[in-house]
Amino acid sequence: MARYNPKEAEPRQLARWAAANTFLTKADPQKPKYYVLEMFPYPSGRIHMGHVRNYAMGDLVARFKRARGFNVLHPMGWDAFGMPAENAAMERKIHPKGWTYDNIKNMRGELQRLGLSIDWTREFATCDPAYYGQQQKWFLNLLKHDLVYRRESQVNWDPVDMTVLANEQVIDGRGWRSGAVVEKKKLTQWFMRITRFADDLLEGLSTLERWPDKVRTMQANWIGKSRGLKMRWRFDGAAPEGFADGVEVYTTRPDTLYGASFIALAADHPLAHAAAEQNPALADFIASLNRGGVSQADIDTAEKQGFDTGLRVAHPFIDGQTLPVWVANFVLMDYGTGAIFGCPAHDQRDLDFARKYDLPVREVVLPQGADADSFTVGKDAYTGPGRIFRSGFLDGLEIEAAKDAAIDRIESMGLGEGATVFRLRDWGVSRQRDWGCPIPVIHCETCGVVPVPDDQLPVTLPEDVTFDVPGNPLERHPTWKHVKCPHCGKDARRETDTLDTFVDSSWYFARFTDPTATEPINKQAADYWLPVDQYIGGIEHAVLHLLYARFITRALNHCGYLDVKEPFAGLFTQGMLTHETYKDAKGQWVEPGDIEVETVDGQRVARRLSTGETLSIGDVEKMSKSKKNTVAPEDIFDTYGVDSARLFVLSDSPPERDVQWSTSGVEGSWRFTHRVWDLFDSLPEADVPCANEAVALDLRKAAHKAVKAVTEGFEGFRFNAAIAKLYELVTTIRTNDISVVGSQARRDALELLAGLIAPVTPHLAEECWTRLGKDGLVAEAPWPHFDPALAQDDAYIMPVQVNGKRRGELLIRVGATEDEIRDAALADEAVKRHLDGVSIRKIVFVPNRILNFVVG
RNA sequence: GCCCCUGUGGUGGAAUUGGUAGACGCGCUCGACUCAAAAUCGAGUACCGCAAGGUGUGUCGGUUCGAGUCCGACCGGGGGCACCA
Repeated sequence: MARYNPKEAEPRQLARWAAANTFLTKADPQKPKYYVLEMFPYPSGRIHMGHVRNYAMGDLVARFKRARGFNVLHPMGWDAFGMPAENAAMERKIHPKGWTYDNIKNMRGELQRLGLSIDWTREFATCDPAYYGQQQKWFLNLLKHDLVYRRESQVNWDPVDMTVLANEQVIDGRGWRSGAVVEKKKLTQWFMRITRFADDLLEGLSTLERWPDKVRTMQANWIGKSRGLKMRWRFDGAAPEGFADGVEVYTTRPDTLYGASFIALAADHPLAHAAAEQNPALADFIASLNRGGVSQADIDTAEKQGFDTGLRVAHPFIDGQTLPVWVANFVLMDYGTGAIFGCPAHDQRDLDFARKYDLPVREVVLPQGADADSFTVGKDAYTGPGRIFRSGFLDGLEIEAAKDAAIDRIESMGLGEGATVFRLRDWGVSRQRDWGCPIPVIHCETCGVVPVPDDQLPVTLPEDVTFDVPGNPLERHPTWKHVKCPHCGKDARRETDTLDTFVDSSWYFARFTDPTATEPINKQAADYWLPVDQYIGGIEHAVLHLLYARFITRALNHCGYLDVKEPFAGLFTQGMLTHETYKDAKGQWVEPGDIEVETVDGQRVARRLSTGETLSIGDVEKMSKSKKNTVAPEDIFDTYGVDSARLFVLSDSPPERDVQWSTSGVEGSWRFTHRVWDLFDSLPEADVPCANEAVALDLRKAAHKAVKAVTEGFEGFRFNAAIAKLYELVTTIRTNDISVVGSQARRDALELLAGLIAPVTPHLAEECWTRLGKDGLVAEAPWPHFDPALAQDDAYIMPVQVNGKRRGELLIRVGATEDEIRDAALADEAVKRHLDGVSIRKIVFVPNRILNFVVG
């Protein structure tokens, strides 16, 4: 008997899998395929516990499906472009490339140590020219299909770092890195036309049955489809130059047109600019709005501000009534038409604005039960249901009917049409950065934007760039951007913007199907493998990454690269890893590695090992470096072995929920691995006749029931519940076996157990498999199957209720009739007591479940 | 403000469709082994009660023979979106 030694066993099994090429995958149309993918990691340098959980889950699914007879694709790669590499380059005066590939090498080793059933021959990094070169190819194809375009747009510009910032990188109006006040700047940027697929991306959500509802809802909200009316308001008097048709507004409430009391324009609206040309005060007002902060806090607290342009428009339905045209800070240029009509009585923002500037408030929707003569709004706009009144031809209609009627009337007057508007905007993909995929075009003064010819791809990044000054190193590079126009041969300029790294991660799953293809996608391979059957990753990607990937898949489909439109048939969003936090007397965070927690008089007390001081125990929070509540996977692997770590992150909580890391928890998993090994290690070499057939049958039944339960649990992503069944089976084999040790029944139960634990603790499972005398690998063995007859009990306990209260229980043999069960219940002492002196009005009998006497 | 999720012992959580609430793990208590400790093994562990019995899944109400599960209102926790017309 030897204690299980993961340090010895784990490398041994890794070597066996590698030698047997167990996880190499080939397309095989004869076999059903299953594509399991976990969101690929950013090569930050080290793996963390979150990775361990993510990849342990994917590996469980991959190994389980492989055993179930599927041809499984389970690849791994690196989302390797991005800012952290540039920051490291800046700090260490090195090139991002070296830093990134060093990190990949290190993290690959750590992931391989985890024993993941990955086909490493398919590995790539998005910063490999072989990958991003293919990305450039399809990018140009999208350009040809008008799915990529350039336009001027307003961006958050950091004047110190000389770069565009995403909205979430602007904090209190300042750049998150430089602290400089962010400017609004117009810049010509590259965009992807995601809005062309807005409707399709929304519709497609309903086909994604194996996605969490939460994610589908979030995407639907993000796409934000609304139906309404685009209509033009004619000017009263002379129209400003270029606005002869009037000003176009978008509304979802055409039913409230009779309540309109003003028009409001966004500060950047062309009409606002036109009006400002004649009006210096208005020009000042617009300029002041552009200086305002852009942070969420600023927007939340900003007071409504407006400026009357002096222009007036005519109401389409009310002869002789005119409305003033204002410029207002709460109107957004990039939603709808950048102009609205204000109906203060039924929109809170309009009401706030109207009260401040003393504009009329006209109620036109009457809530049920309100009095038409006296109904008025005060500080709160009325946005609920009701009937339209004071509204001419709309009077008496419900809101929805009134919307239709108003749209019909505006359309017949030739002033507008019903319209669908999306919140979704086109995707700005330009980044003024070095460490990203170069946008493969050349700007020529004569020929304009010229795609880089196919035979000159990939456009690779120069390696002699410097990061000692802010701004885009590609822009500063002495020679890189100076090229000849491929069209006319004159001096031209290479595009120095690189692509948003979200582009890189929007098609990698397709590239994995044949990572060496000479075209972006090997269609035959993609047709076989796609869509991904099970995608696993964090909820934080619910919108951006998952929406971009769905869009790019449609775009690639549109250009003929792919047959599928949806990349991920099944999505699972796993929870995060959390840990208790600890602080010393000075309020400094303390790492868990230096802490021992004990229970003293029922109170948990944390003590710092290095100094002995007592620490305060804080909340359980997401593992993060800043709170120092992380644990290093490598340390855990060294202490408990990889299998214990994998087991714990899967066993303690449902996979979609956060799991709290604890030393005592992983020790429980560690104990389990030893208990399992002891069962196998103590098995006699030769079979011994069974001493007790009844006990042996019980053992067989327990094993087959466990196979059934674990199979269902793995299938349904209830890993924690399935693992609990494994614990039960192990306990059963350990405790009920005295008379069957060495028997075939026990050997059979252990063989089933080895198969069941293989997806969770694969190294241990192989050790056990070998100990059973099996020649091959459990990783290549078919999934344990159960005999339904054995997985079923032949007797069960049925509770007996009187008036719904449990009063007794009966041991019932399978196949007993209702009459037999009822008679047995009536003979039961405890039941009899409660039926004494009352009459039975009704008997509720649910086979295998319950017997309930209803008495009166 | 709008939308979504969630609330079960000391604790993480079980309870496929309404049918024995608390599986399994952690912690704790007691015991075995040990000079002792650790490790390991065994027993116990929702609450009240000596017991019979009673009470219990955030609160209040409803549907039902029967509710953790379904419905309504409220309270707490978490997440997403947000001057989106």
